[in-house]
Amino acid sequence: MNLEANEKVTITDIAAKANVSASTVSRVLRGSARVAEAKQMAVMRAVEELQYRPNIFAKSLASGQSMTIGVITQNFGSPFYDGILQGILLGLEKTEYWPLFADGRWQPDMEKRALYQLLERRIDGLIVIGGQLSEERLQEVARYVPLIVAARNTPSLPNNCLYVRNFEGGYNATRYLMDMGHRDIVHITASHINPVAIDDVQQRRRGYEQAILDAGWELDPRLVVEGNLQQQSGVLAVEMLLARGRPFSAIFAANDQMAFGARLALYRRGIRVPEDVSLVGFDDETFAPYMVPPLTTVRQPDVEIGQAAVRAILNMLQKKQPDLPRFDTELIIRESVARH
Amino acid sequence: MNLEANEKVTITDIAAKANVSASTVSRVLRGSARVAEAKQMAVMRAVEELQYRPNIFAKSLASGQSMTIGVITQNFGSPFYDGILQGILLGLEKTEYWPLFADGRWQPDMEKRALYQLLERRIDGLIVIGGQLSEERLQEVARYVPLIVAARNTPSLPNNCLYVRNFEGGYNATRYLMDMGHRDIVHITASHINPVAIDDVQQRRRGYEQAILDAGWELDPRLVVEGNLQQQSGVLAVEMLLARGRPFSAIFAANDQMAFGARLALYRRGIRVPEDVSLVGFDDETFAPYMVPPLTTVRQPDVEIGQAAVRAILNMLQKKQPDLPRFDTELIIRESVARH
DNA sequence: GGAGTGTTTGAAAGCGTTTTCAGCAGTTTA
DNA sequence: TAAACTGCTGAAAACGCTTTCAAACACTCC
Repeated sequence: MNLEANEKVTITDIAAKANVSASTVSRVLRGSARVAEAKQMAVMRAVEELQYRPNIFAKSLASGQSMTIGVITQNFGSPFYDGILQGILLGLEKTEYWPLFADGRWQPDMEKRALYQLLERRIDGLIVIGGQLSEERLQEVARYVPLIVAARNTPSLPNNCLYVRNFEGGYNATRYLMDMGHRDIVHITASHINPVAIDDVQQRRRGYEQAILDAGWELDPRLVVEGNLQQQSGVLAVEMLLARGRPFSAIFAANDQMAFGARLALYRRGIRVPEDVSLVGFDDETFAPYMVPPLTTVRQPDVEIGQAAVRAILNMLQKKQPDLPRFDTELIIRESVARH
Repeated sequence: MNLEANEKVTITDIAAKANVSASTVSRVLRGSARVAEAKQMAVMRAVEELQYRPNIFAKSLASGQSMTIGVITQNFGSPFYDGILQGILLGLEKTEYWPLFADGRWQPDMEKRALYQLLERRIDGLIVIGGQLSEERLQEVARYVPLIVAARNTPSLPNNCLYVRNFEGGYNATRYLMDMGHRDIVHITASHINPVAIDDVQQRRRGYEQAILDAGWELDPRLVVEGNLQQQSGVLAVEMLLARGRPFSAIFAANDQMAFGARLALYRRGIRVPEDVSLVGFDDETFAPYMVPPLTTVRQPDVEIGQAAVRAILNMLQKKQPDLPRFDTELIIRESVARH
C-alpha cells in the first residue's frame, strides 16, 4: 500500500497509459460492457502500475450510489445488538458496501434524527434493529430505499422483516422449568419501554403464558413483574417480587441482562441459585456462561441475524426477492436451574 | 421529513428561486464568505421552502472532504472498546462528521485491510483503537491523514496518542489488595496476543510489580499467569495456578473478562469470593457491578476516551494543536475483596 | 474629480467518474 | 449488392457542488 502515490492518479491517466478512452477504462473496471481482450489487459496493467484507486466521490456522484448501508441500532454496547452488528460487518466484508452505524439509544427522537442523517448521506439500503420508529414511517422509508427490520416484529412490513420465534423461545424456557419440577414460575418482562411496546418481548411473555395454560394451570399476575431490559431493573423486579410475598421457585427473565440483575438481588438476600431459586435468561450474551452459576438461557442467533439482514438487503439492491428466514431459538442448558 | 420531495432539488433550483447565483447559495450555506443580509434571507427561505438537501457526493467531490472519520476497533462487541466507540459516536453527534467503523479482530491482516479500505473511502481523519499496526505504518498514516491512537501506547507518536495511566492503575489495584492485608497476590496478565505485545497490559503488570517491590517484598514468578484477555483464559489461569500449588489469597486480573473467568473457576472449585480469595479486575465493564459478588475493579474512562479522541481529531482537522489528555484510572471498590 | 480601497457578486472552470450516443468496422441477411 | 445487424469504441454530456477570478459597485481620501 502506497499512501501518497496513488492519490492523484485519475481514470484519465489510466486511459492515457493504456491508450484507450476513459469510458473504456470505466467499462473494464465496472465490467459494465464488453471490451476487447487486449485493451482489457492494457487497462489492468496500467491500473496496477499506477496504483490507481477510483475516487469514490466521483463514482457516487455519477452513479448515484453511495455503496453504503445504513444501520440503526439501539444502545450501542448492548451485547445482543452488538452481536447483530458483528454479523452485519461480517456479511458486508467481501462486498463493496460499507455500513454506516447510528445509535437510536431507545429514544424516538434520536432514532428519527439518525434516520434522517443516514438518508442525507444517501445510503443505498437501511437495516433497522429494533427501535420504535412507527410502522407508518418504516413503510414510507421502505418505499424509498431497500429496508430490512431485524429483531423486531413489524406485521405491516412482512417483506422487510426478519423474525425470531420469540414465542417458542419463551414457551420452551417455561416448559423446561416445568419439566424440572417447577410450578411457581416468575416472569420478568419488559413489554413497554418509554412507552412503546416491544413486540419481541411480548411474544416471549405470551410463550410463557401459553406454556402455563397448556399445563392446565392458572396464570397468576403476581408472578409477572415489569422491567426495562436493563440489569438494574432485574434487581428491582426481585425486590418487588419478594415484597409481594408470593412464593416462587424459578424465574424466567425476558433477557439476560435482567437475569443478571435478578441473580445479584437473590445473592444479596442470601437466596441460592439454583438450590433455592432457578433462573433462566434470554439472549445468551457473552457473559452468560460466566455468571455464577453459568446461566441457562435461550439463545438468539445474533450474528446469524445480522448476516441474514445483509444478505436480504443485498438481494433487494439487485432487485431480487430477499429471502427472510425465520430464526429458531435454542435453549442453552447450563447450571442455573435445579430440579425442584 | 419528506423523503421523495427533496430528492431532486439542487443548488441551482435554490439559486433560481432566490434570484441569486449558485455560488452565492453555496456561500450562504457554508458560511464561506460574506453575503448581503437580504440575499442570505432569500436563500434560507428558498432552502426551507424547497426542502433542499445538499448532495453529499457532489459536495465531497468538489471539496475533497468526505466528512467521515474512520475508526478501527478490535473485536467489535468487547465492552471496553464498545465504550470508546460510544464516546466517539457521542462526540461526533453535533458535528457534520460521521464515523466509519471497521473491525480489526486482533488480526493484523484484517486490520491492514480495514485501514486500506477506510483510506479508499477517503476518510478525513482516523482513530485507531488498540490493535497491532506497526508504529512505522502508523507514522506513515499520520503523515497522510489526521490520526489519533487510543487505548494503546505508541511512544514514537507522542502527538497522536491518547494515554491512560495503566501503570498507576495496576499499582493502585495491587496496593489496595496489600492494604487489605493480602500478601500473596496473583496477577493474571496478557502481555502477548498473537504474538504482539500489548503495551497497556504490560504497564498494568509493571504497576503490580512495582507495588510489590515498593513494599520491600520479592516478586514471585509463580504468582504471575499468562492469559489472552478473553474470559476463558481467566478460567485456565486459575486452573494452572491451582496446579502450581503456590498458595495465594488474592487475584488481580489485567481485565474484567479474565476476572470473570477466574471467578467462575474458583466457583467450580468451591473457593469462595471474597472469603477465601479476593478478586480485582480492570476496565469496569457493564457487567462488573452484577458479578456475584460485585467486582472491585479499576475503571478506565472509556466513553471519555472516545470523546477526547473525537475532540483531538476535530482539532487536527482545523490545523489546531490537539490536546491529548492523560487519563487517570479509578479504583471502584465493590465486594470482591475481603480483609485478609 | 480621480485614484485607491474594499466589499459583494456571478460566470465559469473544475472535481473524477458514469453513461448515452453515435460511429466505425465487420459480419449477416434479403 | 445493398441493407441491416453486431460488437467495440471514443467524444461528450451529465452528476451537483466549491472555488477562483474578475467585474461591478460603493466608499474614502487627497
